[in-house]
Amino acid sequence: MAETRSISIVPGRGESLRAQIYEDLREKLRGGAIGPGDRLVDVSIARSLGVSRMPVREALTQLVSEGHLVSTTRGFALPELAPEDIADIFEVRRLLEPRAAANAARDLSEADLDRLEAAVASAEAAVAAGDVRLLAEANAVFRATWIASLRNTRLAGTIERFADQVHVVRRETLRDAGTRDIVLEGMRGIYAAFRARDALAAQDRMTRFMHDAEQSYARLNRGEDCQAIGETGLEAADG
Amino acid sequence: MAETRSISIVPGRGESLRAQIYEDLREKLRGGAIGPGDRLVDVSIARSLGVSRMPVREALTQLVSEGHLVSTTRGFALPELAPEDIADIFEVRRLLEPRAAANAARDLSEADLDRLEAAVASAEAAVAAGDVRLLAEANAVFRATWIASLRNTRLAGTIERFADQVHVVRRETLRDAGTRDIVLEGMRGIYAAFRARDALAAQDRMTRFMHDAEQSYARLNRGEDCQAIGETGLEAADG
DNA sequence: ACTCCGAATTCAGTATACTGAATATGCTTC
DNA sequence: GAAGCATATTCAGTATACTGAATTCGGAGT
Repeated sequence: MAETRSISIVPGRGESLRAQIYEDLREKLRGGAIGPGDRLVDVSIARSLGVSRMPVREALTQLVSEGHLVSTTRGFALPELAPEDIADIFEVRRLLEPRAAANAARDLSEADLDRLEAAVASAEAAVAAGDVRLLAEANAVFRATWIASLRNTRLAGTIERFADQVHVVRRETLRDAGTRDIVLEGMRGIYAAFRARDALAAQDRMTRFMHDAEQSYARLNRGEDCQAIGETGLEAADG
Repeated sequence: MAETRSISIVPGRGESLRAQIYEDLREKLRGGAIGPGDRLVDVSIARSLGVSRMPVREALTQLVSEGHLVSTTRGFALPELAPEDIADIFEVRRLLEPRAAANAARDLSEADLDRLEAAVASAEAAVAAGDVRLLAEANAVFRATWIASLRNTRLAGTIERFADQVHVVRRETLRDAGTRDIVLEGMRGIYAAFRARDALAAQDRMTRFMHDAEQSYARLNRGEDCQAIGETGLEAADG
């Protein structure tokens, strides 16, 4: 687990070690390479990278301050998000992303639009094949592309931060066929608005998508909750 | 300058040194104790606090990652915000704060409302007396109070972060009498909406306030720009 | 087997030391 | 006194070492 062996981490590579390690870990988090049970230990990562603890530690603490990790007494780990946490994150995203999508309809380059088109096609293939991982990846490319096109880098960074915080949830909900349809339909609609350079349509479509995505999560989570309550009930009977 | 001598920084005080130093510096930044010309040097701060460089350095790098400082080759300093940066920050704030204010109208306790009332009174006195510093402080208390009442801590944290990033600008614009009136009028209106528990009014009033505040900045900044351009023009004639 | 307790282990936090790049300073030269 | 150059200084970044608290583990007692 957490096998962090990137040969590309070198001292003199322009960026600081800390920045390289940060990007490396961010990438792993995004890609789901760090599971909920994993423990990230600075000294282990440092050894596997051939550097000292300090730059690793600084990258980890930055990830903590951004909400991507939590510091436990036994290494760094993914934060456990309660339903209220998810709701809070979605509230911020609902406020930011529709307007950001409207901006993107203006800011996206033709090359970006082509990339988005390819991502939509990839997502369609993934849904047809029932390939969850491919859909997740296509969705990630789609998001990364339109967000990267934003001229307001602070807005872009904030959106990325909060979106990445719930990426575990996203991957989880994608196991549900209904959610997959919502995601694909959302990508299609948002792409169409982008291609048409229709800022208002992009905003409206993104608003709807955010709503649907949260509903989808809430529905699945309620189901899990009932299960969890049932199990807890049994366990409680033991104690 | 940057005399960072807080006797309260002690190792065993529950929180980590890093967290204490971070809060200490955050407070100083908010209060304007760190000027645009100052250089924060980890080893100096560490010596004055009687701790090692590491916790200081971690606090500083966290402030950098949050946009409150920039790391230069000669110490850490306040970032120089171009007009586009200010515009970007205001765009995010415009998206978040009106809705947050609406939430606050619901979440604020009676004690909070009393505190807000006192802050408004203090602001009125400050404007009457032309006391810029007092007005800035009353405004800061007002903001801190309603933001702290938010149940969505991520929303609150994000708002605080971006608002603090332009605090230098705020203090600057408060030197203008027109801006002072706008701020006071905004505080009065928003307070009234809060007290009435009128979420919609709070949202609308905050929307207007954000707009007015940005316009106020833009107006003053345009004036400075013209001056700056004029000066640059002369200098350019020399070279 | 089961609990209780203490030693060993783990790992974040902190301290100290080293390095190199960027800047500043002073000297030389004309 | 101005320009060019070498040296000194400063400071972030990184490396290594120490510390203490939390957890795990093994053995004694029942």
